[in-house]
Amino acid sequence: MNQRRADSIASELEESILRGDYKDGDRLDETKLSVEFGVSRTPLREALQKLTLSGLIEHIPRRGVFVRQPGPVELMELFEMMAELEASCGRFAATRISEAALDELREANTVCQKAVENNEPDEYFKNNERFHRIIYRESGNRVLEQEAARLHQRLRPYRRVQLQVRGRLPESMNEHEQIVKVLSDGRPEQAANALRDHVAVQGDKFYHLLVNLKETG
Amino acid sequence: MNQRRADSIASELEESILRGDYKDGDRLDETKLSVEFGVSRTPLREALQKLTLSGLIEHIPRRGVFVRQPGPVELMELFEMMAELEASCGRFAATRISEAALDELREANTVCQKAVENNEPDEYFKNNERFHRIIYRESGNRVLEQEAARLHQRLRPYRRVQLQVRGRLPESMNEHEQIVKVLSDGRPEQAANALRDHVAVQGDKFYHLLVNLKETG
DNA sequence: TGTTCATTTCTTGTATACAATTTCAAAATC
DNA sequence: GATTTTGAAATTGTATACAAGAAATGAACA
Repeated sequence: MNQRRADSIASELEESILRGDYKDGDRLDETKLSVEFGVSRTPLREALQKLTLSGLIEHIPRRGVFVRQPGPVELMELFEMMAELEASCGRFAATRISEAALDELREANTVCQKAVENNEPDEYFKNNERFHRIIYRESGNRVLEQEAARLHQRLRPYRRVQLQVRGRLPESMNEHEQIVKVLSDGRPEQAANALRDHVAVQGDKFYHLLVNLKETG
Repeated sequence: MNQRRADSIASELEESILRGDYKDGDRLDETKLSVEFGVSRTPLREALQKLTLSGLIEHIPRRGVFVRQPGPVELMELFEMMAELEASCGRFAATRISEAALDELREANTVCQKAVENNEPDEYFKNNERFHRIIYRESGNRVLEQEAARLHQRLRPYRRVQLQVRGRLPESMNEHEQIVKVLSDGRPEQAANALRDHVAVQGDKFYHLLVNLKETG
């Protein structure tokens, strides 16, 4: 890992944290990291600041930075907020979405469906993300779009776990199709509700997985 | 302006930008600012980074940082998103709010009402903010609360303008009372709609002011 | 043995020095 | 006269040096 610039350091660290390389409360040593990345402390500190703002680490003055892995409560809150943001995107998209975008959604669903049949989780995951990003975009509100995308990104590792819930994928596909339907019918309230439920279910499934994990592990 | 630390520099600059001291596209000179604040470039750059993350300035590599004052379109988008966030807070608060918090809301409204009668815009403004912050808090979702508060803060200067719209204050007070009512009745959908409309109106009023300003100015 | 205080070490925060890139302007070329 | 080229000045990005504050170690004392 030699001679990366400040920006790429930030995203590399972000990946690393999201991947789970660090535990909650772990301290990130500026000096250590700077030699690991082969840069001085200055650009490294800038990278850490970026991560602070995205909530992945906590900075305590004169003490250092500590990784903040969200606990069950915060995770549920994150999913809950994601559900609300998606609902808002859906509400706007219902009246603003273009025909071309509707076709894009349908195509993403088709690819997803095939991925389910062929048992290709990566392909499914990728096009599932694509599906949701299209809706964010078609909200016609750049600010909302960006915020939704940011949270979407933050929840990515946890969404992934959900793929392992038996029977969830076909169910999820049905929901997607229902979402496209109400969007193409131009019904804001239904679109909002469909998307809210769709994401909320993800949160619930994840929560149950968490609980089971704790009980059995 | 002597010897402030990095954190306070950030908030001071933030205030300054929100106050309108800089125009859209203005470049912020690191060296100049560092002597103004009486610090070296290192902490000043950290301050600028923070502002970048909150969207107030844009950082172009090797070119510098530039102030990003939102234009009419982005402002409408910001208000639109604020309306959605408040609606979400209201939806959750309707089922989660405590009796004590309801009393707090009523009290904030009482003070607001008095402020309207005595023509004290500052007092009105302060307690209006208090009203909304209580609702954020009572959403029972810390993540949502923080995000709402952040956007609320960002829109503060524009909300202020709205005070000058004739007849808006009494109208706004009525809406507040209606909001408390549906919250205390525990009706999520109504609470969401009431809050969404309440904020959306603010956006509309502001937009009309903007248009008038451009036509007459 | 346990507690408190002082000293040392380590880490973060800030200043300064240097390197790399861009911008601006003037000179050269067509 | 317009356009390209080249070089100087200015500005950002990075490294290093220094200052200030926290943690840790150990000695003195109860």
